[in-house]
Amino acid sequence: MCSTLPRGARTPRTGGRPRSARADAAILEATRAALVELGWSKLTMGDVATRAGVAKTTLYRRWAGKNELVVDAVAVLFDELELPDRGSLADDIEGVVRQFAALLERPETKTALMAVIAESTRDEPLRERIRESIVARQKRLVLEGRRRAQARGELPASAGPATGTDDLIFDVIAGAVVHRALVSAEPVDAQWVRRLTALLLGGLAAAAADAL
Amino acid sequence: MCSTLPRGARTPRTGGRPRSARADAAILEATRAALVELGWSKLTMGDVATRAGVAKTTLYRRWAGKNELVVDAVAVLFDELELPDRGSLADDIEGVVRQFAALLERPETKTALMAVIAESTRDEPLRERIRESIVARQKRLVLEGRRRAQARGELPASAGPATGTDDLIFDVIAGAVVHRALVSAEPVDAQWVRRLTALLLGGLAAAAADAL
Amino acid sequence: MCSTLPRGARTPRTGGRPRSARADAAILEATRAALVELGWSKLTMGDVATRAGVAKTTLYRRWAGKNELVVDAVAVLFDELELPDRGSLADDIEGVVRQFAALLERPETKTALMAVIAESTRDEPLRERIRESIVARQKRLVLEGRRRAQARGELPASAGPATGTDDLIFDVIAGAVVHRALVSAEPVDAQWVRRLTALLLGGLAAAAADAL
Amino acid sequence: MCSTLPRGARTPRTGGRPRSARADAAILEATRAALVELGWSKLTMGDVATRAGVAKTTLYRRWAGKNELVVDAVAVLFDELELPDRGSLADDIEGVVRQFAALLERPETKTALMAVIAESTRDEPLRERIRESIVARQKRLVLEGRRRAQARGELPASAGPATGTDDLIFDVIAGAVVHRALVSAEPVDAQWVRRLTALLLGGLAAAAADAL
DNA sequence: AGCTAAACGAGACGGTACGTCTGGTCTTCCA
DNA sequence: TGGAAGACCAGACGTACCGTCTCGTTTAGCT
Repeated sequence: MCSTLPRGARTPRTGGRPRSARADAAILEATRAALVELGWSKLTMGDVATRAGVAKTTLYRRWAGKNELVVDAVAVLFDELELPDRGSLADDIEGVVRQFAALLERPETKTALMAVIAESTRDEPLRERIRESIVARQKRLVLEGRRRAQARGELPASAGPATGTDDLIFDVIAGAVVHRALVSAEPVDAQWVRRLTALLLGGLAAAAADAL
Repeated sequence: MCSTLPRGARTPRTGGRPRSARADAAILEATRAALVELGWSKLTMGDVATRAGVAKTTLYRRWAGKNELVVDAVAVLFDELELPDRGSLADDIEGVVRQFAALLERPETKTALMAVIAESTRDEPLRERIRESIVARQKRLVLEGRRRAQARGELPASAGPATGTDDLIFDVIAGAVVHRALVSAEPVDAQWVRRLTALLLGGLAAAAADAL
Repeated sequence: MCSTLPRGARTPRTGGRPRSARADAAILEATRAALVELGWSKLTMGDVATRAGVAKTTLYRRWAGKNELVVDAVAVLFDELELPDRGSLADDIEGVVRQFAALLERPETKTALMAVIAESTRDEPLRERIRESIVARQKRLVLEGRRRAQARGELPASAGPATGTDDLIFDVIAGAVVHRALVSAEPVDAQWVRRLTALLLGGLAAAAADAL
Repeated sequence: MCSTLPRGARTPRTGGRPRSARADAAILEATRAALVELGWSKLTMGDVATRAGVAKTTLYRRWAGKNELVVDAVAVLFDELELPDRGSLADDIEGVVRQFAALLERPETKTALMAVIAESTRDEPLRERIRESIVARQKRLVLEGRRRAQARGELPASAGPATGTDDLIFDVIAGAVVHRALVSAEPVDAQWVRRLTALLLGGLAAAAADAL
C-alpha cells in the first residue's frame, strides 16, 4: 500500500515544523480505544484528543471530523484481510467469510462500520473514502478468489474482468455476513458459514450451467 | 396490525388527561420529514418537536431518545412490505427484493436504518425494538415465500418450522440488498435482481439435491 | 382578624361543591414547610401541591402565583406579633425588637421576606398585598407603642395621628433589625437591642426637646 | 480600586487563550440593562448572553449562576459611594443617606439588592460575596464619618476601633433607608432625611452623655 | 548558530443541542 | 360541579461538544 493515513494529503512542504507522525498513530490508536469503550455515538473529538495526549487542533488539522477520523481508524483493521489459498473454492470462501465475521465481532468495527455507512448516505466524499479505505479491501478478495478458482478449473473463464457477477457475489457475501452479525445479531458459526458457502457454490454452478 | 406506536407501552391509566393520539401521529410524521430533509445525524429532538407543533416534553414523555423515536417513525414504512403471489418462487423473490430495494431508496429509510442498527450494537433494548418493529416485518416474508413454494412443489417439505435455512436466506437477501443499496451505493436494477434470484434458486436447488 | 386567607376573595357562593377549607390550610402549611426545607428559590408550585395532597389546579385557582402564595403563607406568622405592656417605652421597644428579631430568625420568614419584597419592586399589586398582610402588622405596633408612651407621659402628645415620625421610627426599627439579621447576618442579641433602644430614646428625647 | 471583577479568581494562567476582558465588561453591562428592563426574576442567563454578544458558556465559565453575576453587576455601582467632607457630622450623614437613597432608586439596584440578599440567606458563599462587594463599601463610609467627626470634636474619641456602635449605626442607617425605599416604598425626601439625621445625632449625643 | 515558519499544548470563544425542570393551562374522569 | 391526576405548551436551566480562534512554546529545515 502506498500513501498512508491520513488521506487528507497536503502539498509537499515549504518550511516549518513537520507534523508529528507519532501524533497520527496515537490519535488513531486512541480512536479505536474510544470506540471500544464508548461506541460511535459517545465518542467525542475532545476525548480522543485527551487520550492521545494531543490538542484538539491537532486532530482538526488532519481530519475534517469524526467521520473521517473513524474511517481511518478502523480502515487499518480491514488491511489485515487476506485470502490464503486453501486449495478449493469452497474452502477459500469459508476462509474469507470467517475472517470477515471475526473482524465484525471486534467491538470497534461493530460500532463504527454501520455508523459511518449511515453517515455516508448523505456525504458523498465520505462514501468515497469508505469505498477506498474499507470496501475495496474486501472486494479485492472476491476478485482474487474468482481468479484462483478459474485457475483451478472450478469456474469457467469469464469474458471480461468485471462481469457484474463479481459485484453480486461481493454484495451477497459481505451483506449476508454483516446482516447476520449486526442485524440478526446471531453468531456466524461453522454451520452457518458452511450453509452460506453451499448456497453460493450451488448458485454459481447453476449460473455456469446456464451460461453454457 | 394490532398494537400501535409508541411501543413504550404504559399502564392502563386511571385518572388524568389522556395522551393525545394526534400528537403521536404528528411527531412520527415530523420525524420522517426531518429525516428526509436533514438526515439522521442532523435531526434534533427540538426540531422534531417544533415541526410537530408539540413541546419537547411531549416527545420525551413517549420516547426515551432519538433512537427509539426514529425506529418507530420508520417502522411503519416496513409494515407496507407484502408478498403478493406471483405464481412462482422466482417471481416471488424478485418481487420482494424489488419492494425492499424500493423501501431502501427512500431517503428517510436510507439514512435511518443503518444509523439505528449502528446504535443497536451497544444498546440491547434498542436492538430488541428494531427486531420487533423492523426485522420481523421482513423475516415474515421469507417464511411466507417458503411455505408458498412448498405448496407449489417448488421446494421439498421441510422437517421443522425453523430450519436455519430460513435464517440464512433472510440474511442473504436482506443483507445483499442493503449492501448493494447503501454500501456499494449502486442501483438495484432489474438485471441485478435477476442475477440474485438466479443465484438463490440455484443454491436452493443444490441444497435440496444434497438433502436427498 | 376578619377575613382569612386566601385574599383572592370570591363572591360568596353560587352553587356546586364548595371549596375545601381544609385544602387552604394544608397548602399554606405545605408552603411553609417547603420554605423551611428548600428556601424561596427552590420552592415550586408542583412540590407544594404534592405536599398538600392537592392538585396544582387547586393552587392556581386560589393564588395567582408563587409570590402571592408565599406572602399568604408567611403573613400568618406576622399576626403573632404583639406589644404586651411592659411598663416603660424602653421596655416596650426592647420587647418588640426582640419579637421581630425572633420572627426573622425562623427559616421560612428569613428566606421569604426579602424575596417577596424584591419581587414587589416590580409588581404593584404584590406590594399592596405585602403591605396589607405583613407590613401593616408591624406598623400597628409602633402606633400602639407611641400611644401608650404618651399615655404614660413619656412622650409629649402629638398633634395629628400620623406625624411622619411614626413612619420614621417604623422604618428605623424594622429596617435596623432586618439589616442586622439578614444583611449583616449577625445576632440580634441583648446588647445590640439595648443599644438600639438607647439610640432611639435619645433621639426621641432630643426631637421632643427641639419641638419645645 | 484594586482587584477587578469577576471575583471568581483564577490561577494565574500558563497556556491557552486568555479570557476576554471585553467579554467581562459586556456581560456586566448587559446584566445591568436586563435588570432595568426585566427585573431580577425575569432576567435569564441566556438573555444576558445574547445581549452581551457572548455565548452562555462564557457566562458560566466566569460566574456560577445568576446570583453571583448580579452581585458583581451591581457591586460596581456601590463603588461610587463617597463621603465628601461637608463640614459637620449632620451634613455628612445627610449626604451619605442621600447618596445611598439615590442608589436604591436606580431600578437595577432596587430589583437586585433584596433578591440577592434573599438568596444569601441560604447560601453562605453568596453572603460572603455580597459582604465583600457591597456591604463593606457602605460600612466604610460609617467608619470614615465617625473618624472625621471625632477629628472635628463632634464625637468623643472612642476607645477601640470597633466599638459595636459603628455596627449599630451602620445597620440603622442602611436598614432605615432600605426599608423606607423598598418596603414602605415611600420617597427618601429631604424632610425624612433631616428627621433621620436628627434622630441619630440625638441618639449619639445621649449615648456620649451616658458614657461620661 | 540563527532565522523562519509551521506545528504544537492549552484553553477560551460563539454556537447548538441536549435532557430536565418549572410555570401555568387544559382535559378527563371521579365523587 | 369541584377536585385529583396528569398531559399539554412554552421556555429557562446548566452541561457537553462542536469546530474555531488566540496564545505562548517547540522543533524542524534553511541559511
